[in-house]
Amino acid sequence: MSRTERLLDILQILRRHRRPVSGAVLAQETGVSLRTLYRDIATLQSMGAEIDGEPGMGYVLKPGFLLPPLMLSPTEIEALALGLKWASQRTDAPMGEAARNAMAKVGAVLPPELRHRFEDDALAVIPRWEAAEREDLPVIRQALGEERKLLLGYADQHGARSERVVWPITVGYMDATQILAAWCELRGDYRHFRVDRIEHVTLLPARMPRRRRDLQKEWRDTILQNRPAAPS
Amino acid sequence: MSRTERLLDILQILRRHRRPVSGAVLAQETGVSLRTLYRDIATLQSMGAEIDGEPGMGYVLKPGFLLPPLMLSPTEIEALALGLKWASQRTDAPMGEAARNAMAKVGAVLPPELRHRFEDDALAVIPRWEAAEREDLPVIRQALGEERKLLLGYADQHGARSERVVWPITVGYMDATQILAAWCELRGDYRHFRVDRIEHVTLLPARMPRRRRDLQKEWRDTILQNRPAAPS
DNA sequence: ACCCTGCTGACAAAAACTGACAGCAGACCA
DNA sequence: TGGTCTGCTGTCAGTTTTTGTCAGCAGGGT
Repeated sequence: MSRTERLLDILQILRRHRRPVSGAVLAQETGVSLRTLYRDIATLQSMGAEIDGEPGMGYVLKPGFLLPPLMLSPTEIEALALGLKWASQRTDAPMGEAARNAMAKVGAVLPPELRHRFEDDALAVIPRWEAAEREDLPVIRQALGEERKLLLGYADQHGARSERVVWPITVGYMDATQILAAWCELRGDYRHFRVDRIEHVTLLPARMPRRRRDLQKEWRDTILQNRPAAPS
Repeated sequence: MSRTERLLDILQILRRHRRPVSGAVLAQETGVSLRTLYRDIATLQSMGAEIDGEPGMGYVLKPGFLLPPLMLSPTEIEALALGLKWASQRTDAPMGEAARNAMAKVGAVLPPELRHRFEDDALAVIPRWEAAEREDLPVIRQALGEERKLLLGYADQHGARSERVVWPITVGYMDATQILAAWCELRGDYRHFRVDRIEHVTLLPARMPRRRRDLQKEWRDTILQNRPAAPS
């Protein structure tokens, strides 16, 4: 048995007992002397294990697990970061707190170039309405960025085709469906367009008469008010 | 410098170079002999580091990071699990794949009692429209489960109060706002209600005249069609 | 063939770990 | 107060592991 295995054994023994365990019992179960056991405890504590021990009482391990060394690819680290960011933004306070703690622990051991990647805002959990991915999306994104109108060729559920001049607000997801939320000049109201039903898209030279940020705010408000509103 | 630190150093040196690095350079930079360097490489490889080395060429590290031992609480592990599950269900295939790989790696090193917790289905990522958390949500959930109508006391954005009899469809999130999507008898249409503006909620004995699943499908369709529709 | 490099085994020297022993200290109880 | 149970630390000889030196094999490129 290597020392590393023995350290993990000690943690497992502590985890198994609900009451304090004396050093003597731990030493006997791991087959080492008491002096070595004390050294092992000190090593585990220096590795971050929260083990409490007081004279006449024995050792108690705060619940936890020592995750051994793992080799992770950059993308796996990004997935970890993204997932933890998502979890930390839940309104479920204990879980969110735990996610933030886990993020801090992982972040503390990363080298600078990976830590930068870990904390990169571009990795922030995108709001519910997330970036879609489609071939003409560069054009849509350009319009979003430059706050210019778009001419859409659109086919609705029944195959009815129409042309719309719209002011794009955001592109995102609902479930697995990608949609464009926009102000539609034809309808004089906010509308959602499934990206996969957009047949073609043309960037128009005309700029949107209102800031996209303001439109987005109003759009969100109207969604939450259950009723579309005309732009003021 | 402990051996563990030296192993991590080697990885960082390899990560810093874009071309192969010879064993001699690594040995010199870490201050050990070439023979020891070879042993260290063998150790890192046995720990999962993907280091390629060929005669006359030098060593190349495939991108990755050796996450050193971390002490995580059970809740932190759950947060990790939840976040990775969320990431693995994204439609972004490379990220999802990475999340699944990371999950497999973490799961492989967990002891049985924690692995069970890690893989617990109750930790499954709830779909986009997730369970909200509010005191009267048990009543709302009961109505959802039993497909019964709800009487809502609601205050809108301007503080205007109203009473609505609704057929609840789902409860979930948009951004950080929790909303109830429902068919509203008062308006004869689908409506969204911010949960935090619901002043009170009463479970009615009457059952919804249509299945919630059908309503949900139609509600989604109307959202994506950009136009509310009356129930048929 | 020569050069550069990775790789492995053997073995003595160096370093780290272990157990036995001694002594200090805290908590609890009679 | 004394006794018991327990955690803690230092010292040192014995044990184990790691390291460096040396030798030799092998692959790739010129």
